[in-house]
Amino acid sequence: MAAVRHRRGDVVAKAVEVLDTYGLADLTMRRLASELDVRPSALYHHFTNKQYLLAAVADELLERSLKPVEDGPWDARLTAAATGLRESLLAWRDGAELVATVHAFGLGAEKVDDHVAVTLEDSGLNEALRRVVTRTVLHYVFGHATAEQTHLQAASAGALESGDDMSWGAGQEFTAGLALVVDGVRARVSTLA
Amino acid sequence: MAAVRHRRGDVVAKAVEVLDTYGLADLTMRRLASELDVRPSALYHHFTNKQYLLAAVADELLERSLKPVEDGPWDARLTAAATGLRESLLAWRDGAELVATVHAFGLGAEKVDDHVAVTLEDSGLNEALRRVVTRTVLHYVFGHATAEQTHLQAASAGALESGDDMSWGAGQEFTAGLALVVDGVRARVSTLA
DNA sequence: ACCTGAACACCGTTCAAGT
DNA sequence: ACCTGAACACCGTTCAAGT
Repeated sequence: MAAVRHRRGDVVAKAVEVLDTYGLADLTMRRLASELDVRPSALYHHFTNKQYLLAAVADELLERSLKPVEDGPWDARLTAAATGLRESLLAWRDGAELVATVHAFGLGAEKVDDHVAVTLEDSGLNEALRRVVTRTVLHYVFGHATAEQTHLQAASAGALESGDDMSWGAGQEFTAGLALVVDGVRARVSTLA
Repeated sequence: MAAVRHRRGDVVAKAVEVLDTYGLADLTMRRLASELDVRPSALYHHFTNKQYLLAAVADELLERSLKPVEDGPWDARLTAAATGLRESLLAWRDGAELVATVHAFGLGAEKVDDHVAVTLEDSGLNEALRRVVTRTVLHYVFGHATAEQTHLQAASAGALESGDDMSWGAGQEFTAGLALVVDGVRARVSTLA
């Protein structure tokens, strides 16, 4: 049969397409292979296993959608970093779950750490504290976005019980919780002044 | 063959055992069935699908390990609730991931909301804010515990690169990040006085 | 460098039928 | 009430071999 012949980048691009169209559960090696008109085993020429493929997909999503944070005071930048990351994750079907998993596994998505960490550079906090803040914010963003996206998909498929949707809207909920964390950071920064 | 005949509770108990011994990836319907000396299809008499089984397992874990928070000022209680939840999740193999997933899907683990929420009852915060705080703390605990547990299993299996382990220890990291959030809450409570 | 063919060892779920 | 038997439609991964 006509050997289609792809490069690693083609495979990642198609994987992003499959993810965004059909969801993470349908992003299987076999499904991806068939979309590329190739046998499943061919994928193992490009990636040692599925985890590495997913890591590459997560990195690609972030590369495409995560914008650098603009200048300003540290608290505005920290808030913008968290908000921008959330929007970036929500921009892709199952983006939050994918990036959070890859990040937790330590195979990719390392750029999100920097994305948040750089906003604290002129906060006056020491490095250990900056790391704690960075991780706390990341856990919050990942947790909130994953729950939001999971909840949405659970509602769209299957029984969508209204009344369970927060009267606020998830965006305002997110902002309010984030402000809580930023205030906690501010309490530490102000003791340095 | 000798029909073994189990009740729903037996199935859940065995599932907890399989989870804690072999991990979430090995908690399959087929594996569980074989441990119970039963055909896979028999499980569908007790649970409509795997999601519901997992929800029951998550509830069972929490039932067995999550202790109520002792009396005291609201901030000490909030801290204790979060710390107790973290310890409860870490007490079981893949406990954090399982409970977080079930919770996000809304099929179980609802008791964790109350576990945290009750500590805020005499904080003076209004209900909307108490909900924000509760969710923020839950996201933080789930995120931190899942990352910690995933990282541990990634390190135990496969390449364990040292130097990547935080110089603090995960417990102190957790405590420091939690204090951040609690300080953020305190900033709101103090404006009420 | 990239792919096929064929296999291995698995999954979740359904459903008619048995006791 | 609880289980079997048999099937359906899938998984990830390996590996020798082809071009």
